[in-house]
Amino acid sequence: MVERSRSRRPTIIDVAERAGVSKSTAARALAGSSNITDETRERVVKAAAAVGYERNHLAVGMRSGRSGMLGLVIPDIANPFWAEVARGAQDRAARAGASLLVFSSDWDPEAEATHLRTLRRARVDGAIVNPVSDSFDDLDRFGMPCVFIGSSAERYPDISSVGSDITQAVRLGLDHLMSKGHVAPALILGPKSRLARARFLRAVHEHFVERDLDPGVLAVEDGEYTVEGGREAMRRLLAQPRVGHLAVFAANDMMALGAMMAVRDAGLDCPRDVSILGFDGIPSGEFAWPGLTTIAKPGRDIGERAVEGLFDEIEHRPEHRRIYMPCRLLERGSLADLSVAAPQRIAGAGRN
Amino acid sequence: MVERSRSRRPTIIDVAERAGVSKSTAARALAGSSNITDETRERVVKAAAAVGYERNHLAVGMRSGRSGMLGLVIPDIANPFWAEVARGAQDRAARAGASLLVFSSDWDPEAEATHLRTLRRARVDGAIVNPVSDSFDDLDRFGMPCVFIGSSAERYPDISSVGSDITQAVRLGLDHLMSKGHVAPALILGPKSRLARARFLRAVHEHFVERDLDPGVLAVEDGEYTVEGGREAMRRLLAQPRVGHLAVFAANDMMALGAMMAVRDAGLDCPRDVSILGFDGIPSGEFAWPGLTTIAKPGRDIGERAVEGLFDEIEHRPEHRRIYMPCRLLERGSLADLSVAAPQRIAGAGRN
DNA sequence: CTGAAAGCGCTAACAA
DNA sequence: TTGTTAGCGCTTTCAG
Repeated sequence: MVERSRSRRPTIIDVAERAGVSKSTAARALAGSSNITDETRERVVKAAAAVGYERNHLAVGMRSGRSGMLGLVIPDIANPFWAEVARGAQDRAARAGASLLVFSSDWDPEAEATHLRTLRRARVDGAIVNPVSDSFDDLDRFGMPCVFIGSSAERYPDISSVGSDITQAVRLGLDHLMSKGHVAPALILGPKSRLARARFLRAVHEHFVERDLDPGVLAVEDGEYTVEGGREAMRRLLAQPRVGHLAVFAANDMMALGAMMAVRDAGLDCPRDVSILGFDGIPSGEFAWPGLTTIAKPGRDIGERAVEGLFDEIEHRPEHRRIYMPCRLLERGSLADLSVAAPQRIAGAGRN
Repeated sequence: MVERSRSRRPTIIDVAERAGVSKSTAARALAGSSNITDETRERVVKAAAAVGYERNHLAVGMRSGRSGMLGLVIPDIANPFWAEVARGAQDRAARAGASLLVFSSDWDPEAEATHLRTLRRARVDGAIVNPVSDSFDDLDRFGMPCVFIGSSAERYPDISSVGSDITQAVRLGLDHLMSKGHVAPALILGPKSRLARARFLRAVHEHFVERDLDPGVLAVEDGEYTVEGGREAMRRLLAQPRVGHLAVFAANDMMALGAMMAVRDAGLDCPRDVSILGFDGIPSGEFAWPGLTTIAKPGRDIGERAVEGLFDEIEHRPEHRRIYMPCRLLERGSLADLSVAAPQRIAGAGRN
């Protein structure tokens, strides 16, 4: 059993005294230095265990200039995607013996600034940030090694970043839609101000152009990245005249779920009347009825890689400064298979 | 604009030199001490801004013995309930100028121990923990001010805790079920080893006894606190002979969602054939079809109160050491209303 | 192989 | 009101 004085946490001096050596010897023994008699080392280790010694990382940080802590600033830890990212980051950091200070910015630039200041004062070794604004130039505000998460990072070539491969994701989605016979899906996208929207749209266009199809025919509706945003966008889509089955590719699972609600509101059935493809891979999609078919972002991997990138940054190893993680298809039940039910449709659509 | 030497972060000495005072004067000025000429203070503040000074919290922590950091050890930050708790804790901590080190234990005692050790080494001022095990006696392993979250805390009168008020929650659920004409709901509960299960069951019994009903008639199935656990439990429930409508009260939303799947698997309809009431209030329940009616735990509030309790603990203010947060009903669509459709059922059931 | 001493940045006690 | 000094716990020279 460990003796634990109620009053004070044992320091290395307590260990040294108990082992009958100087504190520098004790430190060396505990650090696993080579210039130590095996016998001395053993005595020190035993003494440390006996007094319940635990190295004070604050003190270590002061001396070494490395606190062993990393910061994470994301929009909202209660959002399932960001929670996944946080989990990945946390696991990777813990594996390296580092700890993670987590903050939510709520997409508020002031909150972000406050949190970054707190991180700097805490002397974290670096920070992983999903920057609130797409259009800041005051990069000074970071003032520490940083890795960005998300598409806004694109504009800052000096800062390394990790994100999902939107191009690949969009292709995956579009190919899957086509394989099911949906050649001209409507798009439900985020607000025009968001860089991610432009990236998504660009990928769609490229994909169409490569196949000699005209992206101009695609219906597009915008909305906030929320359930309500998706619901309204779908409402507008359903109000438009159309023939036959409607397929929708939403830029975000929440919007896709909202779209699904709008379909139900309109007395229609998904996937019979309307097919919906999402993007994110949040767990809620699994329990929706029908299950939401979606392109899943590897949130956990993104978090892990961000931490790895941050370590590279901290150690001045400027390796791969721009990482795009591949997404994968999660097939559930929200897409009708027109290629089986009505093969003539495909041919017809192809001719357009 | 701030001058920022690329090499070294400015210390209080840089500020002092620039202001032409000693470092203690600079410190006093920055701390807002009273024994300072307004003129001096202003000079110091200006100098601090000019060099871009930011107080080193590691150093402050060393001197003061207070690191300004709190630890949070929960089963899984990627679980929506715990993410809510984390969010509440984080917000409350930030409001007090503290930061939060977040760790996930995955219900693994070893991982928990490792994380607690890390927190102790980081010299956090205290920790909020959802203890993995219900049956530990080595309370020493904490070795710092602690607040527990969850029911296992009940066994440790010396440690303050915050949790949801299961008794109130169960009453709320049972009353609601009864108001809809479901007098003898089947129960889907967690593993027998969990203290929370016993608490839940006890509350059900009390409620029944108070109303002169016999709790012995209630069917009970156990399972893991997962979707699959709930699905299997519901499968077993459906295999039992029964007359008329089946109502189920699940101890956890994931299980409730799994139960809903099992109902679908059996070719039955919720809520027409089976009514399901959940417990937790996770967002997925909103998108399920039908929407899951559930008793929502105030995750965010729990996190906030835990931090407040931890501050009390740290400052040796042993106020309210046991806090139970009230839950609320989230009515969605998973409960049939038998009281309207078939009032004779209620009378019949009441006679049993 | 081991010990003594310096210093990371800060604040508080003591002096002036 | 301000300056000087000590020391929080640790690691790392530099001597021995």
